[in-house]
Amino acid sequence: MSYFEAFFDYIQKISGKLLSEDDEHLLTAHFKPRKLRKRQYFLQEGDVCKYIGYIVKGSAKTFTVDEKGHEHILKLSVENWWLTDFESFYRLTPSRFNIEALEELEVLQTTHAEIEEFLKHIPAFSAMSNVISQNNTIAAQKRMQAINYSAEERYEELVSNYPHFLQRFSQNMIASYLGLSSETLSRIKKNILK
Amino acid sequence: MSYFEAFFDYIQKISGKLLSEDDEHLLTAHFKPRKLRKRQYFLQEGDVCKYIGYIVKGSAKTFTVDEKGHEHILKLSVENWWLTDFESFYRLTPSRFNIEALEELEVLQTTHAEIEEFLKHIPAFSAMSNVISQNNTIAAQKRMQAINYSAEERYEELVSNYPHFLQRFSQNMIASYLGLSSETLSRIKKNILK
DNA sequence: GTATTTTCTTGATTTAGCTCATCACTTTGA
DNA sequence: TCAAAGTGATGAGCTAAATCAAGAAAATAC
Repeated sequence: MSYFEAFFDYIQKISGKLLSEDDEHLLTAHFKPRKLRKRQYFLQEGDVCKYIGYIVKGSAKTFTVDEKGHEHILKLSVENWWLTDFESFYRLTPSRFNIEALEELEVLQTTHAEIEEFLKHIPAFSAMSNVISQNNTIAAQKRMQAINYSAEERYEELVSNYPHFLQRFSQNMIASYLGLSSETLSRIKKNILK
Repeated sequence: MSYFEAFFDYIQKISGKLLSEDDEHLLTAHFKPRKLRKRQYFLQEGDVCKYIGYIVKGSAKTFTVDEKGHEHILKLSVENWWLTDFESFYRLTPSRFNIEALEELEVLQTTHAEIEEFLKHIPAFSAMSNVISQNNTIAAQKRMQAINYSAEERYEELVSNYPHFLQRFSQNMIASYLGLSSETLSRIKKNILK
């Protein structure tokens, strides 16, 4: 299946609506395939995030670097997710985040202006956007609860929500994503096995 | 100004679009004013959150209670904010949250089915919904970073983002919202004054 | 207007999770 | 191919924040 076929399927599945031939042509004309090698940046801190990418293949991390030079991962993204810093993308402000490919990464990307067009002219696209917004809002509400969770609870939450992350990402990445030191995560796993 | 005038202003301001007379009639017909006294519940854990409310006056807390009986505040809501558990509201699942009035609370409330109608028929409403989704996504992205913040950093973040919260809510509420014990918050404030 | 509940402060103690350090094991790359 | 980098485990010690306890101050209720 080509890049676009999978993308079209995704839109139709999420939105519950069909894409017309015209819709598909419009999307094909304005979403550009882009490949990044492992460790290449999709976005660098300080830049405005001009693009939003639909991940066809591969994975990426969104992270900040603190004064001590430590990395903090905010988001781990895989196939069929959207890749961007929403704040920078919507508001055209310089981003505080970095987005880096963790594996060979293939995305279909476009700009904010074009997204606005799709929303106006493609009903399935706009329905998809609403569904994703809902999902985002719900996910945010959930992750917010993590503030009060212990290290172990955060890990178990991850195991039940995103079990495939464990196969896909190194323990260091997972620890950073959970806001834990990698030593602590190592001990937690040992503890759970007992 | 009546309940509804302020509400209409809000919609027009956020969406950047005008409401027609018909729009206003539709909204007036389907948003019901509701008053809650201090400590009354807008939503109780285990119930499906049937309503979404626009806060005209007053404030509320959204919280969970853990096994030890401790309260954890997830959200503090004031005038011109929307009050609901989005997960329960959108998905019609029993809520894990409680929402309780902290002051005499006046809302304009409606149901999911009616919101769908407004989204379909009132362009300003649907534009507003998109803007709010964007804001939500951005706010969630920001609050997510708090995982790696120290107690003091979380507090300072709050001071700069929501300074009015400090006047409005007790220190206990603020502490719970930040995921800190109230003793810790007390010490932090003392520390900062020096 | 006084009793009662709630809020805030401060001290002493405990603890979860971080930091630092070391070692073994695996993967990557020139 | 073998050096370098990355990954994961484990121990020792440290520290930020929680818990427990008690009293002062403020707000609320009768």
